[in-house]
Amino acid sequence: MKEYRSTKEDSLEEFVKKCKECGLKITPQRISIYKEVLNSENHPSAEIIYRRIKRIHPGISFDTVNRTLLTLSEMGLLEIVEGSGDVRRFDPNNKNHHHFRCKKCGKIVDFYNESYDKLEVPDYLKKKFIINKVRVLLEGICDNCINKTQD
Amino acid sequence: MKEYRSTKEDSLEEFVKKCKECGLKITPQRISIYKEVLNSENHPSAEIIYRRIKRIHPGISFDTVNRTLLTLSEMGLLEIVEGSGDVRRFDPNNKNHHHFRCKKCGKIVDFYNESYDKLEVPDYLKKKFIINKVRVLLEGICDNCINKTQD
DNA sequence: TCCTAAATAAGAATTATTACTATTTAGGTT
DNA sequence: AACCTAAATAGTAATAATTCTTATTTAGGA
Repeated sequence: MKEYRSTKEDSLEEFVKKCKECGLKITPQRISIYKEVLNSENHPSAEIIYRRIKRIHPGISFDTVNRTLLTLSEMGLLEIVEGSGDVRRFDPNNKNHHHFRCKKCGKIVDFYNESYDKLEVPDYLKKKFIINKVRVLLEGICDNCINKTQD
Repeated sequence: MKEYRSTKEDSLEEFVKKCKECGLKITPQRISIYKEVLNSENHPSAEIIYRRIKRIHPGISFDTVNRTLLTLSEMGLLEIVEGSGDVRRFDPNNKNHHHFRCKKCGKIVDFYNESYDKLEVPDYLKKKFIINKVRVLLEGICDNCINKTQD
């Protein structure tokens, strides 16, 4: 079986398809933003993406970037990271994964764990709510911050 | 075994003790804020707490409320809810629990699940990071929003 | 090619959060 | 009980983040 969204080409195809499904127009800005965020390793904020996109579209407005990112997340093409009241950050990782979050520096680290992936949702919750996502969130102090504290 | 922080009286005692441990002064404002947030059912923002506290301390500033809430969370007496780039919200629930979050309205619902409580953290993460908290985060649409959509 | 609703740019407005500073106060000391 | 001092607070001001407004442009269907 072909892996879901395995290459950038597949990715773009899928994007175009998804836009049409949703009745959204395919604009150069959207394509650039989509590609940029999908290639981001660490969970970028709208501001970060904005600065990168400006190199391609110098006249683009922050609002367009931000709005597009929100649109993409509504389309299910990326997710909003569960933060803690800091700036909103986006998660382009479409593989099933989980998060570690550093309390000190706010860094979010993706990790993979099969047993976490298999977690069952309690029946009474399934009945009451529509559940789209199950994610384990670890919180603590990252390696960098541990070392810093020792100084 | 006596349950940890089971009553309001215990709670206040513990608060005073904890403040002293941390070298923090016990002020009427702090006590009020602490009590207020601990009695909050649904995860309040600083703004919400501020409005409630004003009924007791009409002259209190927002900054004091916000700063105090952040202090309390640093002391480990409450937690910051993992949101999605919206306003910072606080979680006074000190029992081991997990969260469901509604994508539409942003509501956070606490729930309890023993098997989730027992989740093991992978060794390689334990070695690299200090892990303080393991929480399962479910995401989807809540009952209210499901009904609204049907209109 | 034309048309129209959707999308964008630009900047204003709003909202959330943090910083600054003069004043007050908790709590230790005498 | 009065005094002292560092910490905490009130009252803004400043900053940062996010959303809104409006005139203009454009994607994509007719």
